Amino acid sequence: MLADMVSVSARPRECSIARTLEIVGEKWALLAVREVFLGNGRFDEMVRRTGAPRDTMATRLRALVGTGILERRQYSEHPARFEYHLTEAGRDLYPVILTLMHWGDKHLAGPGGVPLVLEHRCGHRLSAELVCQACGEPVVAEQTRPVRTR
Amino acid sequence: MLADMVSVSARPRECSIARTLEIVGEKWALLAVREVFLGNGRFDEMVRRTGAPRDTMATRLRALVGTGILERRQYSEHPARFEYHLTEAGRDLYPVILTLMHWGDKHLAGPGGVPLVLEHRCGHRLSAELVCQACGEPVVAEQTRPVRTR
DNA sequence: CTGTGTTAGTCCGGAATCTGGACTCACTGT
DNA sequence: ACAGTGAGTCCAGATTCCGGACTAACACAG
Repeated sequence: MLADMVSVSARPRECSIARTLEIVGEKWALLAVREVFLGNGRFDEMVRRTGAPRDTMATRLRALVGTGILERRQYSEHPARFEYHLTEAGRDLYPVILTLMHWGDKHLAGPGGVPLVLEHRCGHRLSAELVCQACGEPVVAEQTRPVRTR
Repeated sequence: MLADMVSVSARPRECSIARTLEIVGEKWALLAVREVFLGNGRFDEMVRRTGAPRDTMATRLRALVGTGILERRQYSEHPARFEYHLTEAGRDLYPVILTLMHWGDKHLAGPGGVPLVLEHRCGHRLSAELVCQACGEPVVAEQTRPVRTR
């Protein structure tokens, strides 16, 4: 009868981070998405450029289509051929991909510099930064705090 | 003898995203980091609030310490007790965590609204956005392109 | 000093997943 | 007729994951 009291605050948080990771929190899933961002929507090419086992890639792609991040479109009728495209939700993952890349560039760059440079349409080399929409200041952990709701 | 020609462009990309995911590209690892950001550095608490198997959490924490994302500090001598803290590199993961959370808030919010609201020190509810450091414009995938280096 | 808690793990065995490689099927282009 | 491509599937062995039980070392209550 005490079980409930004991388990108060004992269960995992409800959390958007956890929920998101449930869907894309796996190397091959995110690398598949990276490939599509880079313009590679074909199965074989994705396997080649990511290094994922074909089997695993097939499974991940099915899941990503299932959760509405990718869309599988036929681009050739007779030899039936397909290509994966980003949905709206998929495109929204760009910031995730970029922040991961940024972290890797900073903390894991090899001797040859960063592996991939992106250019923004403004003409500069892209270096993206997370800012508060309200005040425009860069966001750092120490300057935010959780708000109690319930 | 043709093997080399055939394999040209056939190997996985070198990529900061892939490298980063090699380290934090796993649910429990990132959720452990989330907990530390939220001020929870104790093992038991982390297990409780993430829902990870204790075993797995122990393994992840070892790895995160090994790669320099967390630091294990003793906070009590006699009953030897430890707490995990973020290193500089760990703190740099904040944007990754935030963009994941933002995506989840937008695409997976339940009926009760988003599970966790953060407040920026500017007083507003935090809604973070990725902008180009050069021009200040929000970054969208279509407005960036890879630059050929090698 | 006995019993109950707390913290930080470890140990275990079965279940689920991952992996690389071979294989398929339906074409196409030479 | 033969090699090639694209999109997978199948397989068996290796690896990881998972939940639950267990340990050790103390603190505090009664």
